Amino acid sequence: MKQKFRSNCPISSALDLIGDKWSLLIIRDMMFSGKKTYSEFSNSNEKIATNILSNRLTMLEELEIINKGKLEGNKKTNIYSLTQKGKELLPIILEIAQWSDNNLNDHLQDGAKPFVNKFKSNKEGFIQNMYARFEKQEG
Amino acid sequence: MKQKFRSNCPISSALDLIGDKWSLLIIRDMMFSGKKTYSEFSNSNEKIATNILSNRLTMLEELEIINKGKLEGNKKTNIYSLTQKGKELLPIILEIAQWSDNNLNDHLQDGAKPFVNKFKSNKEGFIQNMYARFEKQEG
DNA sequence: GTAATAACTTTCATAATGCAAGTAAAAATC
DNA sequence: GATTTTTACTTGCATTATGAAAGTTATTAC
Repeated sequence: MKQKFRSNCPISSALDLIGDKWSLLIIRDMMFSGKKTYSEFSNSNEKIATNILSNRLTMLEELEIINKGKLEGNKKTNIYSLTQKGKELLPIILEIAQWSDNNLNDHLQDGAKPFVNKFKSNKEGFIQNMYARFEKQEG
Repeated sequence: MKQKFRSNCPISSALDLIGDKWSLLIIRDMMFSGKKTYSEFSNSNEKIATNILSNRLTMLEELEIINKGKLEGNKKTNIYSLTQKGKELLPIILEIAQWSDNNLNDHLQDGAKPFVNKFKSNKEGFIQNMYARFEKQEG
């Protein structure tokens, strides 16, 4: 696992790992759309290129942000799941969404509002709910 | 103007704007180190290249995340400051720092802990304090 | 007047991304 | 059992972004 950290700063170190335009979108799709296979990720709204998707899945697995597994009786489809490290990206993603909701009104259509409204009034409750749901999905 | 946004998603839209390895570090330095000039940003721990710094300052200004101004009697030094839109990136940055604190223990030395400890127990209070401090700086 | 400083810009090499097409194994269909 | 489809990639190549270093211009300090 070759990790090139620019400094000892916790902010720059996180950006060294997930500071790109695609990694958090894969995590988003796992969290909120229940996506777990390569082809599901490949069909995202933002049209990620397959080589980039492949590269990011490999990196996220190396970083232990996601796991790669199989289902019994299926040797073909890879099932990706969030590790604890990956699940804990949720608060970051929610803050990003809320910032956009507050500051990108010129661009975001009303379709984006309902998502943010789900947690805006009770963020901590929403997070705990999501964590519980993550557990259920595994069990 | 080039197509800036990949989709209507608030998460991907934010990443379209600040989803790179440098933008948030400039904001970090403005928030926590009181940096406000080109040369101050240029001296960061992470050694940003001057062409990238120039590019990011221009972009952040175009996005109205920062303002560019001068001090009276000085035609040379540019003074950069955070807009409201920029200040509101604080919660994102704090969540990123906390994620690193929780999940990058192998890499982060103890030097990174004190920063996170400042807000870990009372994040909302810390944020409000910082917002108040931002106001004071503007005078 | 000369030197130093601040804020860039330019050049060029390297790395990352994007697009299209191709591949291989497994699974589904006929 | 053979053929088609699906899944998960890989490869090649053009474009774009980044990184390192040196150069430029205006301003300020000495």
